[in-house]
Amino acid sequence: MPRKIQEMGKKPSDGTTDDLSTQEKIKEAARQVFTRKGYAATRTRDIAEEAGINLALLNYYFRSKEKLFHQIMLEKVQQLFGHIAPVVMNPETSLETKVEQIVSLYIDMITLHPDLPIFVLSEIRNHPDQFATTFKVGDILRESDLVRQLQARRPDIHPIHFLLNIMSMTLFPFIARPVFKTIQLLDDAQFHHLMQERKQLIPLWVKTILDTH
Amino acid sequence: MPRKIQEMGKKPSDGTTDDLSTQEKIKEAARQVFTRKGYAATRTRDIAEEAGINLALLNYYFRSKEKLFHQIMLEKVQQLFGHIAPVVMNPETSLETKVEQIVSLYIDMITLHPDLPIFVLSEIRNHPDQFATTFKVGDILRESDLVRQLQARRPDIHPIHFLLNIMSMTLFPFIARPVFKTIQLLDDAQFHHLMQERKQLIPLWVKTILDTH
DNA sequence: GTCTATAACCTGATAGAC
DNA sequence: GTCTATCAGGTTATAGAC
Repeated sequence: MPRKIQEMGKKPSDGTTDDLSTQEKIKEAARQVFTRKGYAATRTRDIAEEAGINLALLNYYFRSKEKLFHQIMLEKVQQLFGHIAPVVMNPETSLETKVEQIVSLYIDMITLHPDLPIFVLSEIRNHPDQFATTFKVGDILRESDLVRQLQARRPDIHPIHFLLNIMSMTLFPFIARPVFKTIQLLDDAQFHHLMQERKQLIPLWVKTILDTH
Repeated sequence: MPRKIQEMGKKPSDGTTDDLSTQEKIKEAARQVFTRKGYAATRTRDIAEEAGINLALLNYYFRSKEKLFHQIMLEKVQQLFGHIAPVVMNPETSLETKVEQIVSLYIDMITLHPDLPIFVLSEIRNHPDQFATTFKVGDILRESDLVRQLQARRPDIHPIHFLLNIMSMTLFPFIARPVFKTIQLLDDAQFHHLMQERKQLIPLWVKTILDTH
């Protein structure tokens, strides 16, 4: 009986229970360990153990630690930035609506994956070459509907200021959270409650500073 | 001739030119390499090379990579949080003045050490145990003058929200900077100019949102 | 104090049996 | 596809000469 070769990452998933294909088990373990500890501090043995499989299998499915990381990393970048792209580009919605959607989307997403921002941001710093994007994302963003709306509303202030404010107030709390935990300023429940409040507060504040002269 | 033992980190510095004691050369190299690459990605060889000394000397002066890191880390935490403590505690200044001072101080400091925030925040996440502070910094902050002023001004909103906003809008741009560089959205000159603008803008915005009902 | 040489260990990756 | 065993290279840390 000839061995069936899996073609192009397709997995023989039964689609029923929570036990995944070996390849997907490794990927899921890699997601967890990489995002928790970063590339350099992660050992392939950690991933293998977390996946409940043997170390050799990791190199069987993915050729190297670096290649596995690259797959996870692209996925995470997409997760962090890709999801808001449709919101930013949408010509149908008002500026206020966009802000509300971005903030709400991020807070919900990152509540589920709290390590995501610090992981992506610090790994991009460590491997900036990997993201020498062929198409200039900067240009796309500059021509986005959100930026156009910001410029129309406040021609006197660079739109990046407002982009930064929205991202800052939404993402930074998650980045600073380990500090708050360490100095015993906020426990998990308090933090979660705070972030839910910010879903309403940040859009309100952004609207306010847009109108400040 | 009996060997002179250096007591407690004292160095035989001549205090004249820019060539430092070996111990200080190692520490300075460690500061640079650790903050640039993080603990896990740093090899003691990198530090030795950067310091222009032999690898063995590192272990002669500091017992291990971890002990050296710990010294640098405490120093950096102090640098990032300690400098604004006097501002936060000062009972003589108004809320507005405090905000202006914090923002200005941070932007100037981190412009000189751009890697500082992402380094400290991500390493605290990776070694949270190291900072199980004996005295609860959270309590001290809660009783600070700044927090009292925030509570007095806006009893309806948790003061942490405003602390987060100030820190966010000031620090996050530095954390996100590698991304902006990668997607070619902002070059060095533009970024620097933007941050100088924010020295005035952020206090203005914070004042505005404090008055928003 | 500073160096060379090396010990002791760890990590990513592969060979080969099943 | 999955495992055990192991290699090759790198890393921290130390021993010992000067």
